[in-house]
Amino acid sequence: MSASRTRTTRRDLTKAQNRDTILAAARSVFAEMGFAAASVRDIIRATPLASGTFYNYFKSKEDVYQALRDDAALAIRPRLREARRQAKDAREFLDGQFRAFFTFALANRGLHPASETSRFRMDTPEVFAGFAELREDIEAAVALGVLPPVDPARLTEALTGVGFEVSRGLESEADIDGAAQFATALFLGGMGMLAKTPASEA
Amino acid sequence: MSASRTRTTRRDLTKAQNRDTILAAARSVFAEMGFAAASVRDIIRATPLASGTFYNYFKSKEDVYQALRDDAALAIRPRLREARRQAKDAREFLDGQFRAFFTFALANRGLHPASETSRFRMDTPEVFAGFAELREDIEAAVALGVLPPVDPARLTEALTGVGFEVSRGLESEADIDGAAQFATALFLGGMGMLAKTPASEA
Amino acid sequence: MSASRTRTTRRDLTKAQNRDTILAAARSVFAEMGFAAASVRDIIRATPLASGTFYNYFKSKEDVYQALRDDAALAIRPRLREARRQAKDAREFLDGQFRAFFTFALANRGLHPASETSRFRMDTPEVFAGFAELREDIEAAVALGVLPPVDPARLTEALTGVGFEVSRGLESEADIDGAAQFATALFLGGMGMLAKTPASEA
Amino acid sequence: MSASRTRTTRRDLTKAQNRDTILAAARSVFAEMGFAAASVRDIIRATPLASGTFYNYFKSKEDVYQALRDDAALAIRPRLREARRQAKDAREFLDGQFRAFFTFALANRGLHPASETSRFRMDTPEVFAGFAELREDIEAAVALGVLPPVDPARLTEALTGVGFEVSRGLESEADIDGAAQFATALFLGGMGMLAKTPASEA
DNA sequence: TATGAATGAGGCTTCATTCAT
DNA sequence: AATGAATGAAGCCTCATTCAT
Repeated sequence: MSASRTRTTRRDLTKAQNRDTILAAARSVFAEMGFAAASVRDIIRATPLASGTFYNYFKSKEDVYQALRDDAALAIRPRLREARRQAKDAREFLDGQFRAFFTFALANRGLHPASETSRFRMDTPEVFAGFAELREDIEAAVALGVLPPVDPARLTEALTGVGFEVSRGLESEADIDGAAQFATALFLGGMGMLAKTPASEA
Repeated sequence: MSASRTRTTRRDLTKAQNRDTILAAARSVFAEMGFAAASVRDIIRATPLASGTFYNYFKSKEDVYQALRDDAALAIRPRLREARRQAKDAREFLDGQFRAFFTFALANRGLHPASETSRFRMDTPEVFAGFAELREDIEAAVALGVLPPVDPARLTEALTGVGFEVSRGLESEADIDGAAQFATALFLGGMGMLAKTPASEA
Repeated sequence: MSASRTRTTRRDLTKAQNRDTILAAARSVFAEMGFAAASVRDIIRATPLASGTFYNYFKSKEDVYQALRDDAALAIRPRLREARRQAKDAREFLDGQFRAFFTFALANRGLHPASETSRFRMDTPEVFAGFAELREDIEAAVALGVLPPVDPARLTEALTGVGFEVSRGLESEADIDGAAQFATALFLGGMGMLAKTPASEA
Repeated sequence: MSASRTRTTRRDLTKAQNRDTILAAARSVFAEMGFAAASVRDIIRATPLASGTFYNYFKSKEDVYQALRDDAALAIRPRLREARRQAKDAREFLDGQFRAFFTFALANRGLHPASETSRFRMDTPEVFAGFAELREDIEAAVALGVLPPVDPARLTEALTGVGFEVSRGLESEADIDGAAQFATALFLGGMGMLAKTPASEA
């Protein structure tokens, strides 16, 4: 039967390849129609695989999405960490973070459709750990005097918010420089001001 | 029909009342199970109305959600506008904006379940217009010298990002003061720094 | 569209009619392929109704089956009860029960396929209540002296077992008489013997 | 391959062992979730074997079930036969049959979950042959005068029905005695009565 | 023979939506 | 305008089974 030949072709894909195939399909489906509108079916259809195969690798749409986010979080974290490690002063700290984040965000456009970019986020342990890590490093930097004394929780929120929102406006790699400088200057000046007007005085 | 008498009770609800009934139900359903998981059925079930009635007022789940967002955008915009109008300097401008936004955000908690708060946003013309309005006012404020010369698009993004992200961390009204002061100081100092290192130099 | 005309036809069926349509289809599907092999799909397919309509009336295959059994139990119980009420002695009691049961069983052939007849039973509260009722009446009959003193629980089991198993061999109404006489004589003589050799002597 | 060594462990199981492994797993799965709800997957999962291996031994769930029933039928038949052979009169005949059957039934509890015990039966050639054998022996016993002249087909049905139904009520070995005496007395007396009122008179 | 990933049919169920009343 | 039963597409997922290794 002709079917047997086709089947063979698919079998040739290794397990890891199939998982990647699904992840890639999911990424593009989410990008095209958004997470909420996408269905497992849509993802499978964007794949040469059979419907049942999806369930050999993921439990649900949420599960693939999580894997995608975790992959992203796993990929960006070392870069952010590295940037923080090399920073010798506040400017380098901030500039390194934003530059790394913007570069990554631009490269990973497509996890969300334009209308939804960064408007939907699913926090997974990995993503959450990424934020926690940033916050801890901020605390350490404040303790070391690399950063002026500011509330680490709020600063993390502010950095995150600016990072995500400004990254949405990026159009090409050429924009990264300006965006990083903008955000860096904003926080550099901002932290200076915050250091002078501690919450306790308010 | 003997049933007509019972039905009268429901008929008593005016058109506007039915619309509000559905909106309220949708708000609470979205809050309880999240936008993605919620269905039109769920919304109807949270209502004394019949399924068909839903379609007299809204076209789909997205449609109600949009109406909800627009109502919110419509409600917050005058407050933000008013705060901007009364501002005599940059500090008042910023503090007014953040205070108004945080107050509103806290009061409108519940459009999303805790796990999803502000993680999903659907931009509607109304919401979009709100951002545009803010940006225009920033441009005007820069022109008038109320704000230092900064890129209005980026500043809008940064304000939005900080506004949304910090608002997520608010737990009670008591937090609003500190959060507003933090954000205000951040941007006050930040803009000062930005004014000294204009994008053109980069 | 031609579709609208067809739809109208289906709408004409009243709620009760649809329920009955489904029950009838389920009965014949279970009869043809057995409960285990039958699927909700099979039942729907044996119907002019849409798949979703099934779920307006029943929750699952088990649910329809239960309804079928309950209908049967509900239908047979009054007849058995009536037969017990009219019995003036043990022979009438037994003969009445078996005759009513065999008549009913023959008429309700088809709830199971031949290969499975009476080999699969799903006890529902109704069915269970039917057995309990029989047992209580046996206790009462023993107390009144209509039946000799025998263990009511075991007698109920034995009657049930003989009733079901013998009913499986019935081929036509003409067999009912002989089967009822056989079973009646068996228990009449059996109870006489049991009365003489109570369990306590064993 | 490095995997081959691990595999060896499984390979050590002989063909017969694998078959038994599957049968045992099937027995416990059927007991836990019932025949209808159980799937081949469930059976495999209760095994250290791979899914494909199942098909080296059985064709389907029905097939294993049949094997289980046949094993049971094969196991019980010699005991029933032996009991019949040793019987010198009707009482011994009946008592031997019931005692053997109840003992076996109690020991083999677990082919079905409590809620389904003996409520589902699948007749296989082996099981069927068992009934036929009983009937033939009854005919022979009637011919020899060991049993009074009764319709062998009906008597077989009645014995079977009482056997199965009463066995369902057994809770421990201690119950076997009483149950066997009850059933024996029932049929002893019953056959006496039947002998006096032959079907021909009816 | 044993393995277990891949397959895709098909089961179950919910859903948005229609439309006769 | 309101109702709610009917619809059937379509979602989710499991299953039996195959077959390359």
